Amino acid sequence: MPDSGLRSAPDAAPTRTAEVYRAAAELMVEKGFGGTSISEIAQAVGMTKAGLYHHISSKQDMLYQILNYAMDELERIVTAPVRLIEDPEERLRQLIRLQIHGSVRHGLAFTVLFSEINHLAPAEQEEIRGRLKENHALIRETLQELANEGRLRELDVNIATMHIMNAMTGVARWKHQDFTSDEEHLIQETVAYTMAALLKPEA
Amino acid sequence: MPDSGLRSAPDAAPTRTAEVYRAAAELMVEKGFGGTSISEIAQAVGMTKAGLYHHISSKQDMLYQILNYAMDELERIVTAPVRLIEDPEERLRQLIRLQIHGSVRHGLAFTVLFSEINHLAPAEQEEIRGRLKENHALIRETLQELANEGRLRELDVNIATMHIMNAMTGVARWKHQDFTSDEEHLIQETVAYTMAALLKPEA
DNA sequence: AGCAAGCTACCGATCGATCGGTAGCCTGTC
DNA sequence: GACAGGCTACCGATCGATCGGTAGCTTGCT
Repeated sequence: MPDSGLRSAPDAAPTRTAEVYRAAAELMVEKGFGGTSISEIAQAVGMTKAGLYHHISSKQDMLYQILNYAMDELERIVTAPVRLIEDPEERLRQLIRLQIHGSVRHGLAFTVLFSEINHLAPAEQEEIRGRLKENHALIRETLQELANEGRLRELDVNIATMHIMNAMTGVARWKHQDFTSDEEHLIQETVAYTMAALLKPEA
Repeated sequence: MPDSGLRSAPDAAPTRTAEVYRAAAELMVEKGFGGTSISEIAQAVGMTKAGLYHHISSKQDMLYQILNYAMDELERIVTAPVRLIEDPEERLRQLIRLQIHGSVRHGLAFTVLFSEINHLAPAEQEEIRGRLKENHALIRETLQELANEGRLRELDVNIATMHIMNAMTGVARWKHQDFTSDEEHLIQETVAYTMAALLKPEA
């Protein structure tokens, strides 16, 4: 198995292997892990099944790689930059903005993530779940900060965190729908909707 | 193929066929349509594969039946009662309340609905999509009413509708997670979160 | 020469689906 | 009240197709 092309140098030309993962992710998003066959994936990248196995070691491991790649990208594009923002409200706004933008523009593999985790081996499941919890923690801590400053409505921080995550992955899923015309409009509406749900109305 | 036991008399004892559909729905929620085999479903109800085919005509048709049943239940438990409420705000509160309650207590087959529609034949897809649109319309019209009365924040009604739907199906999915301790608390928080996102802060 | 990236050809297992057959229950007829 | 006929609800066995995966050969680039 060659270089995965996913965890490697940031701006390298897209490897064939990366194309494979990307095609696989796209198919799995709309047909599920169990509903997507290796042959289909091979066909999608113009290859035979055996040829595909030059790039992957197993179907399950491929899902694991995709999920890890998705988490890497999420950290690189969303989590890391957003951590540098001091104001918690602005941090949250940018988090939503960047994550939706990333889901629509880059591979939306983030979406498949949640629903297909259980097809992994238990150990790998736990690893991915751990990385997800880190992601939730960033949101939860930001909400806690807002609460400490008295800017947050009275609400259950854990449930609010789930609602925020759920809204973002939901938006990513709508991509295939008809009405998702203008990305910037969609982002602005989602940010406004979420902030209104969270913050105290300005006094 | 015998009586489905799903569309039949309201308070009849649960048919064997109904058990089959229910078990199938449960399995498909956590493993996807493609990831759930007929043998698994048969085993779940203590039957052989051949025996199962006495109750269903095909795997695809079974999904179609389940989806239609889910829509029936949604209309019976949520949509119909809620239409009778005059005040749009209260109507929306009850809609969220009833749908979450129904998802947690009754079969949560509603959830599988959205993500697995594309495994149906095109004609059946369109039928289910049509029924879903009716459901969206109820929410959208309610939002429009609130807007006309000047009680709604300035927002895109279509996007807000999707956010509301997404939040409810999201909550239904969390059932398997750890933290979903108290149903009533979860409902109240979700209602409050959603209403804060939608309504103008009281003057 | 060496190695990455393919290919053809094939494996055992499992898939969804169908076959003929049967145990048990109801119902009507004489 | 016995028994033929029909019906529901399953069974074991098996179908062709497809599944994930492998062995070994070829090809082209460096």
